This record gives sequence, C-alpha cells and structure tokens, in this order.
Amino acid sequence: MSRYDPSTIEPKWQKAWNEAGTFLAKMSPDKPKYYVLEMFPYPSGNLHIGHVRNYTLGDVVARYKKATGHAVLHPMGWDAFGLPAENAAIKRGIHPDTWTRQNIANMKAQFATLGLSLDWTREFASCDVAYYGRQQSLFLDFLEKGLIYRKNAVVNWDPVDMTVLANEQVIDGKGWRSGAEVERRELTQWFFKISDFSEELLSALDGLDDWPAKVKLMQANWIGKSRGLQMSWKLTAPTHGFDAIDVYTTRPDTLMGASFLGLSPDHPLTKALEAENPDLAAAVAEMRKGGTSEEALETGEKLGFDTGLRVTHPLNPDWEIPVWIANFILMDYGTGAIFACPAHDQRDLDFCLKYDLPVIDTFEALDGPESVDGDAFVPPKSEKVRWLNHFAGLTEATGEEAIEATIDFMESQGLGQATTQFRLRDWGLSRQRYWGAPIPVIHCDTCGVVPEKKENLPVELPMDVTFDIPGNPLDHHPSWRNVDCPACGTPALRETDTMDTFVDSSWYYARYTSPNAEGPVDREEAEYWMNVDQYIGGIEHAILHLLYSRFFARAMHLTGHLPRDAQEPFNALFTQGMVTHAIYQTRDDAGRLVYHYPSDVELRDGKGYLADGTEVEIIPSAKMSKSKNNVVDPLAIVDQFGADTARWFVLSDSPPERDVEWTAAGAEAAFKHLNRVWMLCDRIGEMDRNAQGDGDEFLLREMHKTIRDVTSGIESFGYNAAIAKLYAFTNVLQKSKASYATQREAVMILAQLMAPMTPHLAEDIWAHQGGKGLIAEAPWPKADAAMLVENTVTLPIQINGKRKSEIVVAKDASKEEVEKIALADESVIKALAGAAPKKLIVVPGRIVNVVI
RNA sequence: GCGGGCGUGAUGGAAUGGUAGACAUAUCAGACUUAAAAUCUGAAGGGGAUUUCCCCGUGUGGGUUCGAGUCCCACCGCCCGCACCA
Repeated sequence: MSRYDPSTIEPKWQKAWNEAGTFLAKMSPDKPKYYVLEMFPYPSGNLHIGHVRNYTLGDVVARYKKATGHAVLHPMGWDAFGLPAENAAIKRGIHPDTWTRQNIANMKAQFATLGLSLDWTREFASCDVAYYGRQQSLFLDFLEKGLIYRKNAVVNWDPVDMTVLANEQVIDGKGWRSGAEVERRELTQWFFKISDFSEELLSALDGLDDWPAKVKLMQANWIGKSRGLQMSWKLTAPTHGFDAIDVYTTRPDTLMGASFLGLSPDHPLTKALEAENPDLAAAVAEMRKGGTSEEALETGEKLGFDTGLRVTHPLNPDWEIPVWIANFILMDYGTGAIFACPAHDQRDLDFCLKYDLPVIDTFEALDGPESVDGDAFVPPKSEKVRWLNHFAGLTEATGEEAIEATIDFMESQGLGQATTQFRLRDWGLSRQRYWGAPIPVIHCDTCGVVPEKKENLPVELPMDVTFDIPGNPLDHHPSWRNVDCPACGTPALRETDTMDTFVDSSWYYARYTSPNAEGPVDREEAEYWMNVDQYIGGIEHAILHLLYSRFFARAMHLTGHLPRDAQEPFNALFTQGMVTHAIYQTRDDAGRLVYHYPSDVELRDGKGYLADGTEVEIIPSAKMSKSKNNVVDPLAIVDQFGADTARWFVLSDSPPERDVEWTAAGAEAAFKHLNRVWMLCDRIGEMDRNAQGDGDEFLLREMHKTIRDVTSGIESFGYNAAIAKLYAFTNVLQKSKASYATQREAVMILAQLMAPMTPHLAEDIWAHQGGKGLIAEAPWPKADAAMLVENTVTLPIQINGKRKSEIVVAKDASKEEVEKIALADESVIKALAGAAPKKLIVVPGRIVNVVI
C-alpha cells in the first residue's frame, strides 16, 4: 500500500513534461490547430484563487484538444504596465521595473506548481522593450493610415492618479481605479478612430456565435446605435452667429408635443450667452457642478434657465417655442440640443411641471386618454396608439410606424434628415504616466508633431527616473526628452505621454503566435495560429478589453499585419464566474463589524463559532476581499492538498460560468476523492494478473457511458457535470468484482478522463498501470457505440401522466409488444379496473402513458 | 426607466418536452476501533398510513400537451449591464 502524496508526484510530472517539451506549440501541417488563451494576468505579486479557476478552465480545454489530435497553442505572459507599479514606486521607493520583474518571477514560480500545460517559451511581458517597441511601430502604422489622430479635447482628469481616463473608464463619475471624483480638463490627446468602426463592430457581433449573448448585448448597448431625425429650429431673431438650432431626436413622432427647446450647458450657444449674461452664467455654473455625480442622480433635481430666446416650430412658423438651458442635456450625444415633449417623456414632464411649461398630448391609448397627474404616458414603441394631431395623417399606429412616417414626411418637405447616431466615442490613448509604452512622436518648433522614424524604434523608457515630484517622471528627466527632430534635425522634444495599458492587451494574442518576430507579428505564423479558438476570462472585460481588441485586429488587418480572417480575433469566448468565500463576522461593543479568518472559525451544524464559543454570523458566497478576511491563498491549498485537489475543486461544484463558493469542506472532499482514486489504482495494482471475476460487461458498459458523458461535458464547458459522472464511475469501479484485465482497463480510462482536470494524478496512475509514454500525449479514448446500446430497456409507466410503475422490455420491442406488456402490468390493471384505456401512448425507448 | 438573466431539498447543483433531485457537501445510523480520526456500508424532498400503500412537491396563478422544472401568458422576488443618451 502506498500513500497519495501530491507533494512528490506533482513536481515529478511537471519535470517530466518540461523535459519532454510536451506543451511546446508547433505548426503541424497534418493536424488541425487549436489556440486556447486565457486573459493574461496583471503581475500584482501573487496568484489568487480566481487565477487558479481561470487557468484551470483553459487548461482543461488545452489538454483535451491536445488529446483529440490538435496542434495546441496555449501561451502565457504578463499585462505588466500600469499604475500599481508606479504606486509601489511612490510608496516604497522601488523602481516600477524592479517591482514588476520581482512580481513576475514570484508568480511564475507559483504558476509552476499548478501543472498547467503552457508553452512558456512564448512568454513575454508587455513592459519588455521587445514587445512595446513593436507596439510603437504599430502606432506609427496606424497613424499613417489615419487610424490615430490628435485633438484638443475635454477629458476626464483623475486627480488622484494624475491621468486622463477614457469615457469607458469613468464609472459613476469616478475613476475606475482610484475612485476619485473625475474633473474636466482640456488637453491635446491622441485618439484611436474606433468610432469609424461603430457600424462594423456592431454588425459583426452577429457572427460571433460562440460568444455569450450577454457580452454581445453589452457591447451593442455600448456602441449604442440609434436612428432618429435631425432638424433645424429657426430662431425668431438670429443671435451670436446662430440663426437656427440643430436638434436630434429619436422620437420625431412626438414633434407636435414640443414644449420647449433645450440646450446643453456646454452647447456653443450657451457658452456665447454666458459671456454677456451674468445670471445665466451663474445658473449654468450651478448646472455643471451637479453633473452626473451620484448625489445629483439621487435628488434627481432638474435645473433650467430661460434664455428668453424663441424658435419657431418647423411645421408651423407661427408657433413660437421658448429656448431653455437644462442640466440633463449632454453635449456629447446628438447635437447637444433637444426638443422636449413632456406628455410622453417623464424627464421632460418633471422639468415642465417645475417651470410651468405647457404639456401637449400627441397620442393616447386606444381605450381612451390616460390622466394621471405627474406621470408621462410612455407606451412601448411597438404598441398601437391613437394619434391626436399627427401631420402625416396617422390615426391609429404604433410609435415605430409613426417615427418612420414622420421621418419620411420631414425628409420629403426638406425639413430634416434621417440620422444614425452612435454612443461610442473615440478611444483616447494618451496617459500622463511613466510606466507605459512611450508614444513615439516628437514635437518640433518648426515641423510641429513629427512621428519618430521606424529605424529609431524602440523608444525605450529611461530607467533613471525619480518619483518624488507628482506628475509624470518623464517630464522631469534631465535628458530623455531632448532629441533632434527626425524631419529637420533641429533640437526638439519627445512626447512624454505613454499609452493606455488597454493598448498593450489589444494585440498580445497576436504576438503570442510569433513572439520572436522582427515585426509585430509574423504573417505566416499568424495565419496558421489565428484566430484564438477559445478565449477565457472574466465578465468584467466584456466591454473595454474585448471591444478594443476587436478594433485593434481590424486596424492590424488594414495595416497589413493580420489576415482579413483575423479581424474578429476571438472565435469563442467564455466568461467564468468568480470564486467566492463566506464572510465570518461579529460585532464589537460599538456595533462595528469585526471580520474573522476562516482558520479562527469552527463550523458545527452549519453554524460557526470562535474559540471562546461566540457564534459568528455567516455571510455566504461573498466576493473575496482582504478587508473582509475571506481571501483564500491558492499556495496554501497546493501545500496542503496539492494542485490536483485545487484544480478538481474549482471545477466540480458549480457550472464554470457561475460563481463558485470556496469551502474548506469542499476542498477536503476533493482531496478525499483523489485519495480514493489513488487507493483504487493501488488495489487493482495488487490484484492477481490472472484473476477472473463477475460483472465485466457491466463495468465496461458503464465505462463507455462515462467516456461519452465526460467527453460531451468537456466539449460544452459542463465540467461540473463531467466531474459528477467521474464520481459515479469511480463508485462503480470501487464496488466492481470484475476481472483484473477489465478493472485495469477501467482505471486506465478513468485516469485518461481525469487527466485534463487532475493531470499529475492521472499521469501517475498511467505509469503505475504500465501505460505507454505520457498520458498527456495519449489520444482521447473513444466510446464504443456497441457498448452504449442496451439489450433491454426499463420504461416508466405513467397513468394520466403520473409515474406509477415500470417495465423491462427488449430494446427493439415493437410498439404492440410494449403495449401488451404495459397493459399486463399490475398497477395498470388495477387503475383500469376492467375498463379499456382512452388512449395509450408509447414512445419507444422512453415512456408509456396510459390515459384513463 | 431600458435591456438581459435567474428562481429546483438544509447547501452547491443534475435533468434532448418523457422515472425531478444525478453527483457532492452537511446530517443521521451502522461496521471497524479501548476511543477518536480516517475508511467502509446504509438512510434521507414534504406529509400521512406505518414493510412494498396513498397524497403533495421545481417562486405564484393561468395556458398548451397524452405528459411541463423545461414551451406560452401574467405576476412576485433576486441578480447583472446601461442610463437625466433625447
């Protein structure tokens, strides 16, 4: 008898795989290729249990695909630029490069303990000059193609991180990383023209069949296409160079309900009026303060200011409508001006009631007017309503029909144009930070903005920088900025802005295909390996990272770096859930919550107690957080139980797309099970080689069913169900009295089916039972169809749809035979009590239903 | 407000329209043991009769169907995304 000791077998097999080069990706003309990629980690210093889940999910795919005869690419690297490194430099005086390299070394060692089937020869970090230098050359190519431009723009300024944020990085008016209230600033910035691709990025979502519908919907909402009408409203008296105000609306059908025309506080006309009207300027200043802060949202206070200007209604020159400035109108969307229809828009109604402006119904429900004070009548656009005063002659029609009729009418009269608007804005990539890829341009007094010459790339980050002054260290460097203009040769200054780290993660998947290529990617390698066949990561990247990558792949195609087919870089996407853990809390004398480490809590009968007997409150399945003391350290788990146990557990309890709660009991159960499998292998190993037994056929049948079920489970990310089948089969095998030969075959198959999940244990069993070579190189077992067919089948018998009994019939029994046997069944005879059944339903091989 | 998803034992969760609760956790009982742990065997949706019988049961109420956890409608609850977006 031997003991299951992961601490000896796991390093042993990891070494064997390394020495054999088992996981090196090689182009093979005779095999289909398969590229599986998990989102690369930020080198924060330590692996957390969420990484273990993410990378185990991918590893199952990679190992399974290898076994099914694919040439597999499964690389790993580091998303290594970013703010935390600079924060560490400021706080602890460590250079960002040192800090990052130490973290990478540390995490790589932790990765090694997990036994992942990664090709480490392709590893790179985004802060490697070899990587970001190529990124700079992509920048120059994009610039030349007109995919990048510079503009003066109001940007979101994060006063804590001292950097510009993309719109997408502002959450509730706060910086996504720092949480600081975002301020407005005007700076000259570089932008990717992602908005040129709005339509394309939206419509191509339809082709992404193996992406979660949810992610596609989130992207579609983010791109935010809307169809509407743009039209001009004439001012009764021209002012400040305006003789009309352009308005965009998605509800042109409500045109006859116009109550006022609203301007954004940032509208050019507002700005012009501000200069001469102090009262107006004060009101507008007040509106800007409110902005989109959470407080403003809570109070929902509508603020307005009557400019005194008047416009005429496009359809009736005699109808004068007042022009107001309103705080809820955004300059960034549409034209920054709206017409308000209070009868059919709650927000407009609130405003009109507050400022005593008219409310005009333009349609009513078919069953009569709805008169509820303070509530706007807003039926779904698809609902049919009665039109009260529609100029195009509509009487009963849906909102959708009315919108189209209005647009047609207005266009035919030359009063407006159908317009498509997108919410998606260009991606600002400039960051006023040190730890990022330098933007390779030079500012020359005579030539202006000049791109760096390609032969001068890479523009390397200087290592001799200090962090004692706030702001960008590159600005304070004594010499780095000073260069000669590539165009005229006179002294000039380097741009000190660096690139958003989302740029780094927008093309790394392509670089993995050819990490040593002279250019950004090698066309031949890229054409072979691209696309990523299966991409796996967190739902938190559903919008930003994935949208930017989709844009980048298109831009790389336009600049000749990637084939057309690679424009959608990720064929299939899987978003995994979080690993959660219970929080154990009590309250101190002042009523404040105190969080206890799981190791300090004893669990009994579903309740938790501290050493002194105090009962703790258990909050199940909470997000892991250091401050809540509920973080699980994967290294401790590997030390205690081994990597296979950690891998088995994160796969077993929940479907991969859902959150899984880490429990000590669950981890122990996983370990116990692996022990059981080990003992089973041991027992079979000690059997007499010639031993005969009973139940060989039964065991073999169960074995082939398990092959079938585990295979389909892995194919469909149903890992938890696949593992349940493996448990069941282990139980069968454990009780089996079959011959040695059959039991050995069964345990070998068990090992093969477990190999994607628990590769070390599987490898060890394989070796013990005399398997040839490595199990990691062995082909996937095939279920024998003949063994899946049963000779007899048990059919449930229902009476009026309720299960009452069951019968055993031959597999190929005819309908008539089944009917005869069913009618002879005791409970059927009893229920019929001599009468004939009204109806008899026989579904061959499935069920019998007797209707009385 | 708009869009999407989900609701099954004490718990995590299984279930191509066809035997609801696989598998696991926690629980209980038994075996082994001086004892405990480990291991093994078994019980277990709820209720009632009380061995082999009956009723109820997948958030609630309807519907389609021979048959619904699964499909349709309405409602309730929870979760996620977006949002003074015209």
